[in-house]
Amino acid sequence: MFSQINPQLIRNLEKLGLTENEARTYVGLVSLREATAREIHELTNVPRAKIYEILKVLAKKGYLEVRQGSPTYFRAVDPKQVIGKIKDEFINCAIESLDQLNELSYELPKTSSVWCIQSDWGIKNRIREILSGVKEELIVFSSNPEFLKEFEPELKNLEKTCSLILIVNELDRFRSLPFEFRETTKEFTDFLNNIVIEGIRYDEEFFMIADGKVSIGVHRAGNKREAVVIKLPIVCYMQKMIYNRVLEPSFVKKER
Amino acid sequence: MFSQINPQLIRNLEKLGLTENEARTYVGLVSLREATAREIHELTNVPRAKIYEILKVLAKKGYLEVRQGSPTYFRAVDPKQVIGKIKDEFINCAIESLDQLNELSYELPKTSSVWCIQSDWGIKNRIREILSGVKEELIVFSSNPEFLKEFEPELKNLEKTCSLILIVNELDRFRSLPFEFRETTKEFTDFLNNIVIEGIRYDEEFFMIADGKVSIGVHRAGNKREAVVIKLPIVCYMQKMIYNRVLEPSFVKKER
DNA sequence: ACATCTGTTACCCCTAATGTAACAATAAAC
DNA sequence: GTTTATTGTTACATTAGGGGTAACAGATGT
Repeated sequence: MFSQINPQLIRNLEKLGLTENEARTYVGLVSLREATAREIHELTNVPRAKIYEILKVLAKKGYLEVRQGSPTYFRAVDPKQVIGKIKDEFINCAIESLDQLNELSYELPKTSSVWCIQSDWGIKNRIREILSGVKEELIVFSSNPEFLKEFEPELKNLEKTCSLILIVNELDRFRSLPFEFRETTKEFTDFLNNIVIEGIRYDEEFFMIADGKVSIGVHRAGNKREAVVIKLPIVCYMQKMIYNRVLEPSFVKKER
Repeated sequence: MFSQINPQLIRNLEKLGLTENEARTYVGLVSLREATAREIHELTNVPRAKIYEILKVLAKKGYLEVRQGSPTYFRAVDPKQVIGKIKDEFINCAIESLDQLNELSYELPKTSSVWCIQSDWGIKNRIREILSGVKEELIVFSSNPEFLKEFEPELKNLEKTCSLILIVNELDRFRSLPFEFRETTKEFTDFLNNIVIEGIRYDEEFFMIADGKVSIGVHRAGNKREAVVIKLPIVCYMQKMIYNRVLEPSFVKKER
């Protein structure tokens, strides 16, 4: 019978530190419960010549048990134990690393300047960091409900302690979120949607000014998302002025 | 200034999935807080030609932020965030793997037979598994207090629910443990300490029979520790007979 | 006596990671 | 404005680890 091996499982085990052949061998042995080298080889297609060395390594790591003989039989240790061990070792390693990194007398750098963030995770991470530092006033613009929704809890909290201004381009698309929004004019929306610099179109997805000191803008350039953090007070001041203009009565439609 | 980089930290970060150069670069940047490619290169000795590609990769992963310019500046993201992310991803991967392994209709194999365990961790793991299944009677022999101590909590529990017989070779060395021990004769100790098969000396460190059904013996062969699990009832019966003989009045010294 | 199977060894191949050297583009210095 | 140094890029050499194949001695079974 062809008990096909789940390739996703193999890739996961590789991420946990096993080689491909080690992963295939262990998975094969878990499937078979108890088997000879040949049986594992036939199920997993790991070259028979390689199996023996791999089985030795796995046995030495404690992932399987051995019954000597001709042929020698092998038995997989309960995955819960094996994965648990791998996890524990990894966590210890992570904790140790963090301690050592912190020993480098690291402080959150408070350099007033401009930074560009290229990863989605990094962007959201930084937004949360900024949100956690807001004291008095937060101005947020968003053209993407899904993106904004990610920060719903943080924003809900800030609503209580500071002046929170949420600006969106289309009220309808944000109905599902429990906030009071202000809508920009089509004029402004079109302006944001058609920023083209050197042939590349920039879609502004999100923008935020915290206490008039820190701003972060998230946009798509081509098909990559990118964020720019600006901590220069002057720039933030200017940005705030622009958004204030957007909020002028003649420029804004209040919720109907 | 020669802020020497902690090689242990680099190795740890490698275990967390970074390459050596990625690790050096990130650590360098954490040390410098904010730096150009050249500065990182000078601190870490990562070839300058390589730095740029590596910095791109790290930025894409969200581990650092970028300020474009000439030269371009880089800034490390807080290690707590970075390590935290790596950890989360790993844990998710571990959980997923475990689920998938369990889907292979795996059951704890209850094969009556003989297995050999080569890793310390695997040995202790298996002993715990056996201890957790004891119903009525447990016979334990140990010549190594440290090793026995590892199972103190489990044994203390079993003491209440079943007949627990602990045999040691030298009472004095086990005084620190809160159990009532029986001591074997010197005759028997000598016998255990001088088992030589094909030039290799076997030191029996630990032995255990659970409910007369499962036995596990831990010994040192050469300088490697090894354990043998035997689930054949007949063998266990014989082993039990031997240990019972060791406990006969004429053969045993009761605690003085 | 023969065929089969087990466990081992010796190779080759490929890829990822690293290291080195050289070069164009840019910025700085004179 | 010309020269010099720096930045960022590209191409190539080297290495180590993992993977695949072939062949073999020894054990097992018919």
